[in-house]
Amino acid sequence: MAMEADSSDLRLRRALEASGQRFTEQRAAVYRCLANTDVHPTADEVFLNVREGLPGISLATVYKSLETLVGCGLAVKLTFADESARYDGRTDPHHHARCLACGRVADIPGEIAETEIAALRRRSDGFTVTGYRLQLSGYCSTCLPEGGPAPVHA
Amino acid sequence: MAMEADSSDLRLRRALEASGQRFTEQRAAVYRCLANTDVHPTADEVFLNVREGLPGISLATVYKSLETLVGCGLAVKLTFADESARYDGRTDPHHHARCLACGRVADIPGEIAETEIAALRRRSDGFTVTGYRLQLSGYCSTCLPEGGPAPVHA
DNA sequence: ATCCTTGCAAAGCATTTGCAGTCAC
DNA sequence: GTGACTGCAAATGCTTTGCAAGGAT
Repeated sequence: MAMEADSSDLRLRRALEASGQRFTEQRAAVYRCLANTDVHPTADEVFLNVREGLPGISLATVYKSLETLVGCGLAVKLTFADESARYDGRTDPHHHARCLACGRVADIPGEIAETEIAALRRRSDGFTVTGYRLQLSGYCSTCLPEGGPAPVHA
Repeated sequence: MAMEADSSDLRLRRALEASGQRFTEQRAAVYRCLANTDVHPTADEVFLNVREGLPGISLATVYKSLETLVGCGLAVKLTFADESARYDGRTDPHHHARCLACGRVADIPGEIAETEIAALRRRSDGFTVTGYRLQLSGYCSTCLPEGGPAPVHA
């Protein structure tokens, strides 16, 4: 939604140049794929999607490109128990909510209140906190009927 | 620390019986290993540790036992990007802080304030939140000197 | 006696790697 | 022209599985 190829290509080009790496159509296609979706695809899903416009691309290249994007800060790698890694091209602060029934990952906007973070820092005796990640679990509206109650610390 | 074998064995026995499973020395050894440490070991680390007292145990059995414990609610499986799964035998509410330098995972006591969770629920349009998991990242006291600044959303 | 568990070895899967050819700069 | 990148295929490493023997209830 609402991100033309030109815009994401330019952002990618800048990020790559900043770290001495080259702009390639494979990397551009992978980044465009991430930037245009909110489904948090797996590497394989990115591969299948990108291959439609770039039939020759290999899965290994998709993996390498995703890792490059993560290195540039243009994507985040998400891991949930048992599943294969998923990638997120959004860079604004938000959390992730994973449906225990269908596995889909939804974005939840916002950050944890600064006071809360401060309290955590205070409790984290000796550990210097530089970042955090909050993963919610539960049931999406589609799956709610089937899902029963679940433990609080999923 | 401070948990005799008898105590953890009993707890395990009860949890297993409650779900119609059998108490075995392999499962007991695995659970004792988790209950007596705060290092959040990988399956392989549990295997190496348990093997000292139970030389015949196999890695596959350790994996199966860990999964059984998770199923009983006596352990939690933790996954961090790129690393193999780690297991946590603590059942009281707490968060995890992973050192970006050495990979160690420390426990941070406490929960997120209920008001904060409520705010998240409000924002999670259509999604029914049943649980959450907070992972902090940063540098432990041992590694701090080597670690530089890091992005806020690690 | 029943049928759940174990241990072994093999299989499975996601991800990574080595390398020759190709391409961006 | 040069060094980085790609595509292929093989390799890696964690985890799971099938099955016969062993063990808990």
